[in-house]
Amino acid sequence: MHMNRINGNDLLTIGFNQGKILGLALEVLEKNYQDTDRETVLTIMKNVAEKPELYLDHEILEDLATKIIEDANAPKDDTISLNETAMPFNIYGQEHIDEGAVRQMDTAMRLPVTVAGALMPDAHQGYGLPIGGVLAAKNAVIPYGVGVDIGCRMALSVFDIPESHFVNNADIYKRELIDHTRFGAGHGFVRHQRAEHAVLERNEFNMTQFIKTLQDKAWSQLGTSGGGNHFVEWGIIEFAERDEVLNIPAGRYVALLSHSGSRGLGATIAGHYTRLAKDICKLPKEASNLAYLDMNSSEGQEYWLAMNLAGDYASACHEIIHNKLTKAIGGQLLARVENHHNFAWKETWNGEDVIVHRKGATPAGKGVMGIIPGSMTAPGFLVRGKGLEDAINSASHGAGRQMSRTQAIKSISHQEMDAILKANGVTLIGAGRDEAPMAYKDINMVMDAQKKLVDVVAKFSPKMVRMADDGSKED
DNA sequence: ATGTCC
Repeated sequence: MHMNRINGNDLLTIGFNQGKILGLALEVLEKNYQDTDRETVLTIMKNVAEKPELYLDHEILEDLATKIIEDANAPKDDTISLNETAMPFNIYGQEHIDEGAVRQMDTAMRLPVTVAGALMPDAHQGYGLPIGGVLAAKNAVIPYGVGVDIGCRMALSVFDIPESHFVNNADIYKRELIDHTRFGAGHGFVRHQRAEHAVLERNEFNMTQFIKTLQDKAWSQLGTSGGGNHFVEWGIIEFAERDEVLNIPAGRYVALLSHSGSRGLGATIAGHYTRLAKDICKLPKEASNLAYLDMNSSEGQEYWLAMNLAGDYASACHEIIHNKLTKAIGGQLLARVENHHNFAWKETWNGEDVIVHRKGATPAGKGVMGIIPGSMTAPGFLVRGKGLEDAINSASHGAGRQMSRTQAIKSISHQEMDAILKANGVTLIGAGRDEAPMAYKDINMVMDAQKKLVDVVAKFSPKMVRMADDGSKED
């Protein structure tokens, strides 16, 4: 479509600055220069950026040149200052957390809108707010405080099926798992295989032209899982004692556990509103990824609706996966539990109405159930929150990585990977060594570090795991 | 985590 193939990065290289001007320049390119060759266009755009006064009568570039001059003469003191000292925050399991994550949290605690913060024991560095970071803000929402995969969540189905049924019919469980799940970045269902769900009819899709354009892809990706650390797995869940709330007697049951988010829909929404927030809310460089939107502004309200749409879409994806597989194995459902761990909520903290951002953190209000996975061989836990205000009613969202993906691929051999799967009786479909159990922290240590935050209700042991195929080119 | 446009 774009003959000249010039993108925002090219414009940044030849002297354009991030912001509205860049957007306008890209629009001009799209409308007027699609068929002009790349070098010519780059030369023209470079000249406009350097000497806009020469283009004030140019039939195509007049408007862009005017805006560049206006922008250059606009007062430049619109940067919002951070507070000099960071507000204190609690860290759970500090011995497991890298310095970078603490430093990022410290920066977040200096935002003028910050009310409270906490760091969970699986925390590590991310964009803006660290993964495992919880931040309560006053009347503001931070797109990168939610993260790229809006509404990424866990869902668990417990079946009235004994362990022996799984052991004796493993081939059927495997076939159905492969048949009903889809993995990989960009992947979706072909038209006749597409799922239906009421979330596709939601009015929010008509809210703006931008969101409308995402609707068809959202349909094709409905019920898919994506890539990275996302999975769908069969396992055995063990209730050491009867759970009165779920009404499940002590015992071992077949269960289905899934981890995924809002796919391309959420990622595109996250990118769009982060850019918008950065345009509106100019923060010092070390905090620029924490740009926030006022909840009373139209942009803030728009993000809030779009974020909730992506969250409900992520939930619908899990619902479709679980419904298909429940039907496929003819299971009777005893309980289904699910929770977002990349999201923002309107909550009360210390008597104050706040926006709580959990970026890789499990909601753990008093009595609230959640799921904290371990790794493809280590157990995950069904938990019940204790509602600790110091932790902003939160807990970790997993074990957390102890190796980067590249480090894991370099240091873990195929033999080691096979051995640990075999030792744990786990069948793996897909995945690379970057998702190997050794790349993750010891989940038991992480659970120990958050004993004040959650009670364990049941222990889930993975038995058959499906993840995206290995994307690495390494041997 | 996403997927060929900041």
